[in-house]
Amino acid sequence: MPIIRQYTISNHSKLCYNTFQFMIDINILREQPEIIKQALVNRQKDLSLLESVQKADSDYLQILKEVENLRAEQNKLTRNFTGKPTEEQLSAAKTIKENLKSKEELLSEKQTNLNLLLEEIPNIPAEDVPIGKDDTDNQVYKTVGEKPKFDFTPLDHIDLGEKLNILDVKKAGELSGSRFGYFKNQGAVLEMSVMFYAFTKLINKGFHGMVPPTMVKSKTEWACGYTSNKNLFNAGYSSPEDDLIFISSSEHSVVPYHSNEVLSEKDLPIKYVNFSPCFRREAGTYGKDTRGLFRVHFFNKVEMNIFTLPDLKISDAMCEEMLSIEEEIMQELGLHYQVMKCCTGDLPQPNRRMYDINTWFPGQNNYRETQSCSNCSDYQARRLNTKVKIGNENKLVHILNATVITDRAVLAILENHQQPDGSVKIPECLWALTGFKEIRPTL
RNA sequence: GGAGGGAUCGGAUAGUGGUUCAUUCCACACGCUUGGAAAGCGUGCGCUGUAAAAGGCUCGGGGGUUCGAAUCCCCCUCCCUCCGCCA
Repeated sequence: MPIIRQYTISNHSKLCYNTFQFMIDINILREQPEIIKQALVNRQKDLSLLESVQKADSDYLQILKEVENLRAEQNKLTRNFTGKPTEEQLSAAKTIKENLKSKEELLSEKQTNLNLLLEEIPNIPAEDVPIGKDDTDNQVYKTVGEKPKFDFTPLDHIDLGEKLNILDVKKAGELSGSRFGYFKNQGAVLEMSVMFYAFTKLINKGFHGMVPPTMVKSKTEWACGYTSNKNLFNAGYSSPEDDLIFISSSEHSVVPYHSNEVLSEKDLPIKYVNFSPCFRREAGTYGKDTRGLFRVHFFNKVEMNIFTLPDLKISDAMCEEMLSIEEEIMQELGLHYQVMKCCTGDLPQPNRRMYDINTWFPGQNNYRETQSCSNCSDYQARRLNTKVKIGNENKLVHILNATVITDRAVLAILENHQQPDGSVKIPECLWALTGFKEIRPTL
């Protein structure tokens, strides 16, 4: 019988906060709280959070001061003992010890309280990020290509996939439940080809290849900054008795790869391209995209993660560079898309900025998200403790993540490149990998 | 799953209860020197804190014993070597 380990808040505060690393720079909170205030307002968050954090911080600092003074007294006393202390010295030392014990308990309480509030504070959005309440306020940054014209009614990927015998959602529903699917026959070959095409493209651009673990410890997941302590095992799929959480993106096991490291300035930027399955509970999306393989609990993804010097100009420029790689791929696949500049209300907790690529899906008669591209600046690096030595100083690096390709792009290829005779043309860049140039209905 | 051995500030190391509030070397930064560099010399070089100090924390993580812990005790994690199982 497995022993279910208890991961209480205090347990995590000990695991995760021992180096006193937060998500935002605590000095911003102490010296320029108006910056945090504006970030919370722009992100549609409750302002009472700021007041609670400030109160918790001043409580904490007060006790910290008392504890440090007692420790200083204790150190002063015991460092003077060269041999056996006298009775008087002993009793003085014992008094300090007792005082210290009760104060330290209080301090640990205050620290946990502060940390639980601090981890709720999101990254500060870049100045040019549009202010808005949710994804409906995202702005079109650019539009590339044109909607393909059909002189017939285009099918969506499910109908196409069934006719071509390359997708099966029904059987997946029976065996695994809703939000699962099979790629099969030429569909399976196409899926793997798309992944490998994207993966090798980035390898050729100098990225380091990674096939990372698909499960991480709860502590690792916490450090990525998407989920607070109390939610760790419920936000995604997990196996609490093993203290493991399934990754929702390779970012969750690749970005922590350099945790607790001090990198060399000359090694930056470090660029990774990862291939991994992604697992998502999709809790709270009941009723959305229930048809087909668009929103599933499991899919494959090629992702890029980049570590740069801690300079917003450098990391923001890298963000644009990642976006251009994503666009290059979509153009080679012959897909029409819009790049969206995501607004403050749509920005995930660790993000300073984010672009989404929304690709045209003729079967849905709509643009749908296929990629995103984010700069998390030093937000994740602070918890992960990933630094770079600049001169004789250790500074937190900047960390970025961006989708290269996912299974959704395969669906986009099917819907966009369908022909009047029911076949699908394969983009030329994939031919060498697929071994076929089109998919025809089997008789 | 079982048996042993390990983990010390970027790397390598010294350190078995109080001259260790962690040693030395390498790398790195700054300064001196130089026509310029190398070498040499000096200073700094884990985290926090401060205007600068002071102070506090730190020897894989957590807890305990003690006036005092890198050092002793307990629990955990990871790595290495073997045995077992296994795609």
